[in-house]
Amino acid sequence: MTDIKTKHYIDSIYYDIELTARVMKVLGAQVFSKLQLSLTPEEHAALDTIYCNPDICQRDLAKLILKDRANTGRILNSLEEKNLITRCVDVKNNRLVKRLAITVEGNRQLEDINKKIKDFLKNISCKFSPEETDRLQHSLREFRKSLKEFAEMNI
Amino acid sequence: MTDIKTKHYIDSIYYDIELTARVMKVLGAQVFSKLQLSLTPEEHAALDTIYCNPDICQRDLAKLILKDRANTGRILNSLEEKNLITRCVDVKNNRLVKRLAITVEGNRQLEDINKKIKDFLKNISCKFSPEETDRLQHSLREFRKSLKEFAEMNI
DNA sequence: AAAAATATGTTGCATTTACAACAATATTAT
DNA sequence: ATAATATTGTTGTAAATGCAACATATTTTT
Repeated sequence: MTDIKTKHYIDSIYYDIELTARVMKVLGAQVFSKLQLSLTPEEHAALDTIYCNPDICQRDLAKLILKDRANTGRILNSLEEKNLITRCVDVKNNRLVKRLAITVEGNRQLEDINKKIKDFLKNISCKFSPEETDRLQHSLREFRKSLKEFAEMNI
Repeated sequence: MTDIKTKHYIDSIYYDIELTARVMKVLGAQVFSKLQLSLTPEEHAALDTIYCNPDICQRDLAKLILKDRANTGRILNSLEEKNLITRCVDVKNNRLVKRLAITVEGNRQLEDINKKIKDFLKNISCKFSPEETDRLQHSLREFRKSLKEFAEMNI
């Protein structure tokens, strides 16, 4: 059997990133399930991002939460049905957009959820220090920057 | 509007890892599409992992390629239909398992694909040096290790 | 010895997600 | 001015994925 002188899938950085993303996703789902939160992780990500970017339009939100427009629209349908956000038709660059705003109830629930998550994580001793986490985050951003050159990401 | 003194979704390491995974996945799909390879990225990951772990059983493969058993079984159906692998019923710890083996044709196609990928990546100047990549990989593994303590991953 | 739990793989179903096409509108090019 | 292109959001459809249940067989418990 001839040897293939290439890094194999399992040994690649691709694999480590996917695996880490997977672990974090499972972990996040476990936290949301254990705390019996009223939102899915996706809904929370959308709501939290709207909170940080008031009056953002749907397409820009889609780019931020890493979903396509269709998917984002459906997540927003759910948040709207729960009366946590409102969609307000407006004009941006002379184009019709739907600007997103959090309702009073949405704000209340978001603060409640974020507090619960914060408290929960506080009680977990993570061997990874905040400084190490910062370094890893920075490294990931640099890595992405080096990739973006030859990848056309169009969301 | 009261301020929530928590890292928000967009600022979290969770987000950076998800985003990086997303970018890599899109990039991988683009490479596979541009090179017109005969396998999907998932099929390639499975085949390459079987190559590295001869006679692995389905469940162990599932853990390695980060899919559940059902999904893994379906990917293997496809590889088997293309005559790239064989499934051989065997006994491991007194239990029936299906051991996976690559066919001659599977070996040929895998080498061909891996060579094409290697050549393609060689011609891309990545600002991230191999040393930096190694450091990032190591860091990700440490990070995962620190998470694994309070996450029950059961695949 | 019988019952309960475990391991492995498959099937069915529901959910998530993406992609393509469309609608409506505005901008740009010819 | 008309046509082509671009922007934003929605709908429809297909694919990927996971989860629960099942089948089969084995080990462990009682």
